Amino acid sequence: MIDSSIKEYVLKVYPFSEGELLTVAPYFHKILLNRGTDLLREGALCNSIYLVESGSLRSFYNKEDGSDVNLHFTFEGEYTTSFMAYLNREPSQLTIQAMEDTVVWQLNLRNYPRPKDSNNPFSTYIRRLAIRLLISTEEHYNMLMMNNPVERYQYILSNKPFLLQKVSLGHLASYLGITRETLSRIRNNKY
Amino acid sequence: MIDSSIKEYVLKVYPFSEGELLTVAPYFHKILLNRGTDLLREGALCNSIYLVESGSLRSFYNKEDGSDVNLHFTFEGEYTTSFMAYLNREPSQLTIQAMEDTVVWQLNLRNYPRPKDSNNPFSTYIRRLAIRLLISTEEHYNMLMMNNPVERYQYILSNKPFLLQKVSLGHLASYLGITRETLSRIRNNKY
DNA sequence: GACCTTTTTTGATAAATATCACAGAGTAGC
DNA sequence: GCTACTCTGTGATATTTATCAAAAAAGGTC
Repeated sequence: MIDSSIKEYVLKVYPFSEGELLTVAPYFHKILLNRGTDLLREGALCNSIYLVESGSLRSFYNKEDGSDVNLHFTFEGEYTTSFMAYLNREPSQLTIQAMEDTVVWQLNLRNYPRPKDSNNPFSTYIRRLAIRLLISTEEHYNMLMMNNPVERYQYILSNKPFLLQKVSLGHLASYLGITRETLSRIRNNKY
Repeated sequence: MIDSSIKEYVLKVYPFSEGELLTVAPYFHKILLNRGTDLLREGALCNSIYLVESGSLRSFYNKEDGSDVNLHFTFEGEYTTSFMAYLNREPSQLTIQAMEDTVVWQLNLRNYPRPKDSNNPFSTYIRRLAIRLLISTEEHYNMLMMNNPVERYQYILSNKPFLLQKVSLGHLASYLGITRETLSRIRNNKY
């Protein structure tokens, strides 16, 4: 069953009819996560896309020195997965973790037989999701490549100001490819 | 007509039958490029994927200070495009340019009616290509994020040594997110 | 082979950012 | 409201890498 709580987020990606929604419902499973719980762990296989109903997730790589690098944050109404791990069917390099108590819907893509005609609504929905996720990662990386730390912070201010409210400075720093200290100084106009 | 020169590269991605190859042939157009010619220019729309028969291409972003940043190199038997520009149907941020005299095959994806059933061989071929391209960009960016300049050079030595033969130090440097001078010093063990 | 152009190397210096150490704020639990 | 814990801010310093300038090497052309 697709809750009214997430219906809006599903329809925003693909305008399913009421009848189609019923067909698609079995693909969705609700998961409750406590703060700090891993939804996908580095090294695990990834067969799902996740939709956040409430709360928030972060996706990060572990570096050899023990620190982690945030690649992506996912909030209410947004989707995430490790697309590389999913497509290559190889262990995920990414960990996806709840930043607070979070409700997610899992779209388990391999438990169900793939429809023959991939122009059906569900397949198109999944393809659109995949495209959104891949493009947003690529845009983020492009932004990092094209800008210095101060410009990256200004980019967040202009384009994703909600991140400043929702994410700790430490998490935001690695997302921007800099240290906590540097971001703190940028934020307080020390540069 | 699909030349025997590229047939191998097409079949490597999808095992078309001889009959299917005939169906698919009209999607391919041969283009000859002189060294330095732009195949796709920043600001242009992008409706194609390109397959290199011989020669080589580089894909780069122009930075505001006039320098450019190489994102990708494409050699014989490989494919490239600006996937973001193609999917979003927006002007390309990327320029794709011939590094030497180059023969490419253009797969113009919008000049032909989309088959209804996207599980047909050609659609699957295109989807597989898209996935390859997106993943290779993501892997490259991940590599840059996870490694310092010396490690990035060692990564190339271990994983893409042919780049050292085929690409100038200057082009390789921006691909690795560093300056020519730094790459030269790394290569000569000054770090 | 001489000449011109481009690429690579090297040294000196400057700039940016990280690292380290610690103080101060904020927050959660009791 | 106190305590412990985590997060943020600041200064001092170190490190990394860029920048600038110029020489050396390599490649192309006639």
